[in-house]
Amino acid sequence: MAVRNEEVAAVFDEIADLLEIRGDNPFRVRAYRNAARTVRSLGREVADLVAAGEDLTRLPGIGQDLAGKIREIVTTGTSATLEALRRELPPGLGALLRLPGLGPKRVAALHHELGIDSLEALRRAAEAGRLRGLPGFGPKTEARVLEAIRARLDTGRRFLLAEAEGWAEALVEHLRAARGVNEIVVAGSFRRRRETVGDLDILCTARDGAAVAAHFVGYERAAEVLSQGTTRSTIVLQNGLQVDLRVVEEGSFGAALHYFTGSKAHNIAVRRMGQQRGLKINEYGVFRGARRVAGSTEESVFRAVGLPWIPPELREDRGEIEAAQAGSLPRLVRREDLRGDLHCHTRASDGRSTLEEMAEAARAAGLEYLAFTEHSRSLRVARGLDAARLRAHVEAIRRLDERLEGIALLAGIEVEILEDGSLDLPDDVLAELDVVVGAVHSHFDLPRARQTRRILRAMDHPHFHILAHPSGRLLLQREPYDVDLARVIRHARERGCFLELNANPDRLDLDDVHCRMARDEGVLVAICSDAHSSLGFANLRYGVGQARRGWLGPEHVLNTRPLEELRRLLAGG
DNA sequence: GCCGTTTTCGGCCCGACTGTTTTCAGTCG
Repeated sequence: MAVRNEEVAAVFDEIADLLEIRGDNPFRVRAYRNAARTVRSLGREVADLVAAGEDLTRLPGIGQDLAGKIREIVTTGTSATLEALRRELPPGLGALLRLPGLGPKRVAALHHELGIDSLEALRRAAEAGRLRGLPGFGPKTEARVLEAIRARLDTGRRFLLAEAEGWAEALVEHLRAARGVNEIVVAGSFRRRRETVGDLDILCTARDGAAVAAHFVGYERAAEVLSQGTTRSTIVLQNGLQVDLRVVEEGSFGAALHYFTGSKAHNIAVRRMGQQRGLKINEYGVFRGARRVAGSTEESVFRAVGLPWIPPELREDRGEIEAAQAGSLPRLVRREDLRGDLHCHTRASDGRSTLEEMAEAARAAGLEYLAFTEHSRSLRVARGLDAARLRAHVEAIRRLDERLEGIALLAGIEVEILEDGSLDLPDDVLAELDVVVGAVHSHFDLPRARQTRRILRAMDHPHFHILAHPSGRLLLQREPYDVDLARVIRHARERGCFLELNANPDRLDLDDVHCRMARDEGVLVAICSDAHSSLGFANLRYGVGQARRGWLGPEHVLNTRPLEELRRLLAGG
């Protein structure tokens, strides 16, 4: 059975954890973490590269040694290096690293001095007051560790972008009331529009950092203050979301914004470029010796290392720096490039608004066309439509379309892809529709080969247009079903059909890596709201963020096309 | 362990805050 990228990356991460606890060369540790990141964002199965005999050392951060280990992991499922480390150190130690306040040195001390090898053993030792005697530990560290274990508050917990956005907006509002504050920007993974965020990084410019910090930690919905300083403070909100505030003076704004936007890997790459030019880059600016030569704007920081400004969504060290150097950064799709939406629901199935309310909301959102795509008969919980109800609904859509100005209404369906890959409605009724969106809502646990075959067969149907939420995942709730998306994407190209990027913030499916794969394969992506009420079109912006992370320009997106061109594309022209 | 417009060896991003210290290590981002 083929070994997945995630499994290869997990082996490298575990090696890195254990090496770190053992006190190994930190740069060696970083090499393993970089390799894990490279494999995760590869966009192709590394097992396929190995099978094709490709040269893995061409991948960034992969040299002879790690290439050999990748081949080993793909073949055997593990690595002799990892197995040796596991014999030396208990594998449960890795989990301890992810507790706040515990790093490799302290975890090593816990293991060597107290024989601790798991969260449970750590909890018992902390409750018995045995931590505070260790070098580097005191009563505060002990208490913090205990609380984190009890609250299961490991630092790995993440939040949906949309949830974080609500809290961020409220906090920005709170900070505006602080005296002497000028700029306020939410940076970090939030600004890079990652689908989930681990914390919020808020950047302010102000003269008096201490005063802003004092105002910040006094936020009424703060549950805890972790630190408070003149330039940096940290609180934990009532929902468990951690927020870091940084305060700098205006001349440092661009450098600080660049630095706090990240990603870490992108920043390291940019700082190295600075180093090569004899520059030091930190959050206060770009320095030649003691003299600041840039830093008031992000553009000035990039310019100092010979690069054009790079959009935040691309800053993952996945080739954006090379593209910027070559002058080939993509022009990324924007919300206003979307001319239509091809997936939404009304009260006819499981939506909460009427046809008319949805059409008017879409028009108000600046859309030129909207396809109604109710669920089909097999999806009972959503009151899916059979052929007769669908025909009546199509009639209603056509009538409203004649009556309503300023937006074109299309008749469609979100048809169930059944277990065998057939579609849930007869061909003749599908033939009457403008758009057929196919979706998997059942039998999530089929083995990979069958799940893939099922979806490929559905795409072979002559009336099939768009594959909805292609992986079926629900962020932080449900894993994707096991499907070979690379094959699905190649098949979409051969069949002339399209993949959806579902903009619901619980889905954001396709993910960024597969958006980029679709782009590289020449398959257009449809950014759709899947709105279930007239408020749902606001979600399109999350889809656009994900598309930008996947390097999509307007030319890579189906629903940036004018209606006539869309109709031609749907007709296979 | 990776990598190369100073290099195949000797580098590898940089600073803030806390707790436990008595001048700084560890952690974090």
